[in-house]
Amino acid sequence: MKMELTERKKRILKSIVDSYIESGEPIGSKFLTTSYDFSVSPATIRNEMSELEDMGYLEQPHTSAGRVPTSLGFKTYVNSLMEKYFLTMEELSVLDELTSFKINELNRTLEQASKVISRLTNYTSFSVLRSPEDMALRYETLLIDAASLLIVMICENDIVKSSRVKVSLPVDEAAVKAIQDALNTNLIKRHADDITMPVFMAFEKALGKYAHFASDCVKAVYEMLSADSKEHVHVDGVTKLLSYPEYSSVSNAKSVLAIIEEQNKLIELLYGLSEDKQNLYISDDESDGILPAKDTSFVFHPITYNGKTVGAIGVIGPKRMDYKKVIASLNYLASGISIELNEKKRKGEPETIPRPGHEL
Amino acid sequence: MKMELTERKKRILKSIVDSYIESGEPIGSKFLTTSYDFSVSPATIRNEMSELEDMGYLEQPHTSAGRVPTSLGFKTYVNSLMEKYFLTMEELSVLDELTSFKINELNRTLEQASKVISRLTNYTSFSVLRSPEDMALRYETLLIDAASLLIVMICENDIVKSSRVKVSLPVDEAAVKAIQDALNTNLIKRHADDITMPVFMAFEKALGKYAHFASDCVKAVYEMLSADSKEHVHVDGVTKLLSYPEYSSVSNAKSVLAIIEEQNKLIELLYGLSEDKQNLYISDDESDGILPAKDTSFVFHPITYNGKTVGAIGVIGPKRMDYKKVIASLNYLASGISIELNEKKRKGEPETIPRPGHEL
DNA sequence: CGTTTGCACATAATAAAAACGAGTGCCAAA
DNA sequence: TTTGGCACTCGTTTTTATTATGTGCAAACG
Repeated sequence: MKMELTERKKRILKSIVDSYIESGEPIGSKFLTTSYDFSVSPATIRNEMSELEDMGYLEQPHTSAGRVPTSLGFKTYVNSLMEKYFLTMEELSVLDELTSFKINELNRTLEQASKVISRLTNYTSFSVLRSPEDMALRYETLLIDAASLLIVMICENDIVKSSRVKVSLPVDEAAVKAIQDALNTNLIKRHADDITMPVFMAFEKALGKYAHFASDCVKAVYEMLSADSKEHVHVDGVTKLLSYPEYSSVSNAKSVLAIIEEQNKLIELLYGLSEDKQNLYISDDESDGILPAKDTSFVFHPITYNGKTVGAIGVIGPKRMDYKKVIASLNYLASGISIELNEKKRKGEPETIPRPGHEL
Repeated sequence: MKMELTERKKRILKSIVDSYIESGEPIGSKFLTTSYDFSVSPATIRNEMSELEDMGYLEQPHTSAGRVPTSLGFKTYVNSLMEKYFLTMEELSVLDELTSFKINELNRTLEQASKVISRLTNYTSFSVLRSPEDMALRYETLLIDAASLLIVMICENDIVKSSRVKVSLPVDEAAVKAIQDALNTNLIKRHADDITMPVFMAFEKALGKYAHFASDCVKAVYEMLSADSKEHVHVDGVTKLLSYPEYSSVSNAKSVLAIIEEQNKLIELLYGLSEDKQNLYISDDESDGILPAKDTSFVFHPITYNGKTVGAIGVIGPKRMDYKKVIASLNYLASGISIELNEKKRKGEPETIPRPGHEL
C-alpha cells in the first residue's frame, strides 16, 4: 500500500502531535475541526486519519478512542513538521546562568548544565562525561614532606587529578624526581586495566634504588585511572517525571527509573546512537530490546572538544515531550559549552592576551 | 491514663511489629494467637491490644482492620524490644567487599559503602560526606610549564585537591614559590565565602611583583573551596523503594523521591538528628514539619574520624523496614570505615613499618 | 478479676451490573 | 471528494450487592 503524505495530511499530523503533546490524551476528529479550523467536516478528517493510521503515523489505543502518534509519527514530526522554537528572554537568562558561572572542571560544568536543563524543560535531564580515552597523559610529582609525595596526573583535555602517596620510608627530592621519570616512561597507558604485572615490574626496575616506592605509587596511579576511566553520569530532576500521567502507574515509573539508575544502560544507548549520528531516541512499545521503557523518549546533544565527543547532555521524558523547546535548549547550551571549551583551549596557549581585571 | 507496659504487652507489641514488618498488613488478634502461641484466647489479646492502642503504641487504620504500630511503637521496638541480628557469612562477605577494595578517597569509599548497603538490605541507601569545616589547610604549588602552574590544596583529613591555573604571562620557579607563600599566609580560611575583597587584596600585596597572577590563582582557590565546602551526597538503589507497597501510590513515591532529590533536606535532617545523638528518624504521619513523607523512616550511622563526624551512611525505606538487619549492617560497615580511616592516619606518620609486598 | 465465648456492628475490599460517553466506520447522498 | 447520519464498540464511571475480617461489648466462666 503506497501512499503520499499530502500537505493536508502533514498539517493534520502536525496538529495531532501538537495537541497530543499538550494534552496527553488521544485526539479525536471532532476536536481537531473545532480547534484548528481545517474548513472541512470531522468525517473528512476521519478519513485522513484513517489513512495516516494505515501509513503508520498514528494508532488507536482502542476502537472507541481518538488517535495517538506512533514513534514514526513523532520522528517525522521532529524531523520535518515541527516549527522552530525561539527561546524567550527569560528562558535564555536561565540558560545563561550556566555560562556566567564559569567553572573550570568540565565535570561540574556538565552537572550544572543538567540542572539548568531540567529546570527549564521540566523533564528529567542527564549529563554524561565520557572517559577520556586515547588522550595523552603525563605526570608531575611533588614532595610534600618526608613521609608523603603527591602524584599529579595531567591529561590532555585539561583534567588534572592528583593523589597523595604516603610512604613508610623517607623520600627526598631525588626520589621524587626518579619517580616522576619512571611514571612518565612506564605508566602512560590510559586505562587502569593496562597496568599489568609486567608494566609494574618495568616501572619498579626503572625506579632503580627507589624501587621500594613502586607499590604505593602504582596503587595511587591505578586508583586515579580507574576513577577517571569510567564515565561520569549525572541525573537531575528525577521526580519531575512522576508528574506526567504516563508514569502514574508505578510499573511504568519503575521501568524508567531503573534505566536512570542503571547508568550503564544509558551510556550504552548514547554510544549506540551517536554512531548513528542520531540524537533522538524514542522507546518503541514493541521494545526493540535496548530499553524497556514504555512511552519514553530520550533527546540528547553531544558536547565536543576539539572535534571529539567528550560528553553529552540530554533529557528523558514522556514520548510526547515538548521537542521543540527541548531541542532548542539543548542546542543552545551544548554549543555554549563546546565553545567555551575551545576558547579555554585557545586561551591556554601563552599568547600574552591582555588580562581583564580581577573579578570576584 | 497511666498504664504499665507489662511483660505480656511487650511480647505482644514485639510480635505485632515483627509480623507487620514481614507482611506490611495490619495485624489482627486471631492471627497473633495462631502464629505465636500466647496460650490465651484472641479476646484477651484484643483487650491488651486495645490498651496498647490507648497507650499510643498501636493504631487502627479503620474500625474493621487489625492494628499497626505507631511511630512510638516502632521506636520502642528498636530501642528495647527487637533482638540482635547476626549477619550471616554471606552477608558479611558482601559487606567485606567494601573494605577489601581499598580506596584512598573517603568520598568514593562512602559511595561504595552506600552501594553495598543497598544491595544487602534492599532498601534505598545514601551516604553523606560532610564539608570539612575547621580542618587545617595548606597549599603546595608546582610549576607545570611556562604558561601554567598547579595549586594543590592539602586538607588535614587527607583530602587533596588540585587545580591547574593557566596564566597569560610566563611564570617561573620564583613566582611559583612566591605564590605558594602568599597562599599559605593569606588564604587559609576554609570556606569559599571567606575570600572577601580585603583578603584578595592582602594576597595580591603579598605577591609583590608577581601580583598579576593574583586573580587567576584566587579564582582557582575559590573554585576548589566551593567545590569542597558543600556536602557530597550519594544515593543508591532508588528503584528498590518502589517495590514496597507503601510506595505503590504515586503520590507517596513522589514525596519520598523528592526528599532524596532535595539533598539539602537530607543533610538538614542528619544535622538535626546527630545533635540529638539519635540515629533513627521515623517520619510521623502528623508530619512534624521536617519531612513530608508518609510511612517512611531513615536510619543512619555517623562516620567518625579522629572523633569528629565526617559523614554518615544510612538507609531510607518504609517505616516497617527490617531494623535489626539494617542496623546491624550499618554498624558493621560504619565501624569498619571509621577504623580504616584511623588506621590510615596512624599509618601516615613516618614510622618505618615494614611494607607488605605489592598487591595489584 | 482476669479470661473466655458468642454475637452484633462497622467497614474495606471485591464483584457484578448498569448507565454513560466519546469516537470511529461506513453508507448513502450532495 | 466531501458531508451528514447512524449504528456499533469499548473504555470509564456509577451504582448496587456481596463478602470477609476484625473489633467491641456483654455476659458467662473459673
